[in-house]
Amino acid sequence: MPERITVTSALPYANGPIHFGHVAGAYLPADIYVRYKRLTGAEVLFVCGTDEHGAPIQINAERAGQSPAEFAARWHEEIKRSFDRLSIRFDNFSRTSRPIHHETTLAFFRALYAGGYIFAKSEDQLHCDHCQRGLPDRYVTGSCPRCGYEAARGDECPKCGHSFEATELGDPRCKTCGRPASKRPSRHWYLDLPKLAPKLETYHAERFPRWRQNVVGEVKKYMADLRPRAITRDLSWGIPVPLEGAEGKVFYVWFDAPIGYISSTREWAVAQGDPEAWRPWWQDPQTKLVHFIGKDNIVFHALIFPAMLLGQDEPYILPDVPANEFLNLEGRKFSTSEGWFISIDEFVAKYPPDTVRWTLTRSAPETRDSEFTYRDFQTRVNAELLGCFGNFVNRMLKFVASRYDGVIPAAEAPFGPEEEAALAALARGVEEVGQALDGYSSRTAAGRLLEIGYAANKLIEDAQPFKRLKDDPARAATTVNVACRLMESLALLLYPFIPQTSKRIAAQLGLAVQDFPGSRRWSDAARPADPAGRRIGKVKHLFRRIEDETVAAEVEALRARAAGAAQTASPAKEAQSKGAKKKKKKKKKKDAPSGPRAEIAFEDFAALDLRVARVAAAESVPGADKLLRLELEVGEERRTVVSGIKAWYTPEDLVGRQVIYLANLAPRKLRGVLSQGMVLAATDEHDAAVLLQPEREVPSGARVS
RNA sequence: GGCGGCAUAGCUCAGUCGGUUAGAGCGAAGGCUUCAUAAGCCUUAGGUCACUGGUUCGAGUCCAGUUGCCGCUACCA
Repeated sequence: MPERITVTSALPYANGPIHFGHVAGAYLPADIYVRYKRLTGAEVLFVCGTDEHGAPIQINAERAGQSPAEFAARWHEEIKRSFDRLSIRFDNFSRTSRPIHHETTLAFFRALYAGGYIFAKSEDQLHCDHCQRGLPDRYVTGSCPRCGYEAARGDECPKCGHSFEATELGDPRCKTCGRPASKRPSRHWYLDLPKLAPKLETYHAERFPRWRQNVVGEVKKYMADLRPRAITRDLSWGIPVPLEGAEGKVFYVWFDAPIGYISSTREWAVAQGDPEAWRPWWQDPQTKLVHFIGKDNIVFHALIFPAMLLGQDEPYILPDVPANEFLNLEGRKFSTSEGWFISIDEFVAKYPPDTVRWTLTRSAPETRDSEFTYRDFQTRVNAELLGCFGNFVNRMLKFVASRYDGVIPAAEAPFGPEEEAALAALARGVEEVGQALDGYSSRTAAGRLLEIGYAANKLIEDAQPFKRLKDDPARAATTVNVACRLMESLALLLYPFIPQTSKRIAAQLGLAVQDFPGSRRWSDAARPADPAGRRIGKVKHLFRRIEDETVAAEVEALRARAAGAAQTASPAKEAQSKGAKKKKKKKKKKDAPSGPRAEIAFEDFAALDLRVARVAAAESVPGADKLLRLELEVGEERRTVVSGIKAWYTPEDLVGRQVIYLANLAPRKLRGVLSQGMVLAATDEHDAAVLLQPEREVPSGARVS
């Protein structure tokens, strides 16, 4: 019986486009694995879909004036198209907003509930009567229970660093409207992970030896302090919790998202005309289940979801979790908001998808974070795809076309040492590439593949058919014949990685493309058939060179786009990303005031138009955690400035006070609000922003120099 | 703050159970070749294995600490 494997890739969140990092970490490795396994004769089902629930989608949809469903639908289509363009082919690509997913999730929940793995607990939660909603930690401010600092956040105090529950805050206020928040009991449901711990331990003990370091480490850490985890939240967009007293509550997205793999499989089964056909893919103990994900998702896939599966009353199989690290872009993290990203659509319009697939595979972040650079892309295309594979195919086929009238010659002489060496390298390569892929390392596999290419080029180099053509035509024909065998094997082996190119090689070799790879098996590649007498197809270059100027232009374009986004007000900017915040946090510990900067000329300083301004109005920017929108009165003028100081200042604190304002900074949109300059602030020993103000009142608009 | 992962040549990365002289590709330097898209093949140079200490006959590898990068720790997904 053929091996049966269920493969999933992390469900992309339908809140924006996917980028190269996602592709390299979760989708491409899975697609390669699936194609490879099919070639080995395994039955494989590859499912995915968009994750469409949760607050971010609800909020962004509101901002876009759409319903969450409409909003998510747009991104679902967009994401689907991106996959399509990269030749990433799922057997089914579903949506968590579909009824079949809701049904599946409810059934899953009921089984857990009936099994006693779910319990309810009431806890006080802060509520804003004015905004009429419950307040998550970061929407609350109040005084620190330890040091009394007045502008403490909902989870910790920026002044003394103490962390606590939001309900411990003194005088809690809603950050959005500034009004006092009240305590209300709120009931939530929890997944009883400790109860499932023994089963989890058995599962982990069996898998750990084969799993990657990063996965084992994460899981061990989490298991050491296993606690029940809330699976519900107060929100309207999501799957309603089907219990008495759970009105207005939905499942927290992490609960329903992984179930999406199962509902996507069920959807596939329905489309096959057999609604029960999903079961073998999830419940047959002989089936292998593999989740391809990024490192941010390890605990959910290697621990929480398995716990949910173990808590079912049906015999679910448990997954392998090859988690990848993250891919960076030209030395920085991908960031859509900072303009630091590559649009997949644009990229694929310029460069063939196979070049992307190859580059991302060769630089895949399997054991540590890795990087995509245009320079690296150029090398992979010019030196590897073109120089190694493309050159071999082209030089040999052109040779066949010009010297053998387009018909592959028979091996008229016995194989010499060169031919034997090449075939041995091929056999070894087939073995090694397969092993690497079985171990979920497409990156290593691609490296081995390249070695087969080197061996192929070396065959021609060593056996020199173009010279022997005159003095030893029989041997020349043998070399060409063997080279063509290698080429067909190479086409087959390349199929999982660069399927379009694989088919083009097959076509040029004179094989029927519709039937490639057809019924060929991976193992066939080790002993290729004799192609003697076959007429080859039209010979064309497989790849186009990428010139230095192109690389320079691409990098330039990327920097230019990011440059507009980069120059923000310093407090606002540093508060923008979690990463930046952490970085700053650590820096601060070492050398509190950052080191001196390079000397500048007086003119450089004079270029700054610094003014005293009065805050006329202040309000928080909707949907932003850290931003306040300030109306500044600068002499006669009014200016709008967005500043990332919400964690430390409430709107009431600010109105009426004077600040120092940098007036001629290029305007920049933050969270949809145009910020015309920045207000200056110092950073205190607790990393909190402290606004600067004149030592005594001066007329607003006064110059600062 | 707590925790996990990572740090090896100019660049991108291999390095098994601790074992001789730490490997590959790109880039650089030199050579060969002209069938092939300035593609191919050969050769050479290039390393204080982040740092400090420890265990050991022996450490890139094991242990502790330090530094840096990334991630997790939320009603963030």
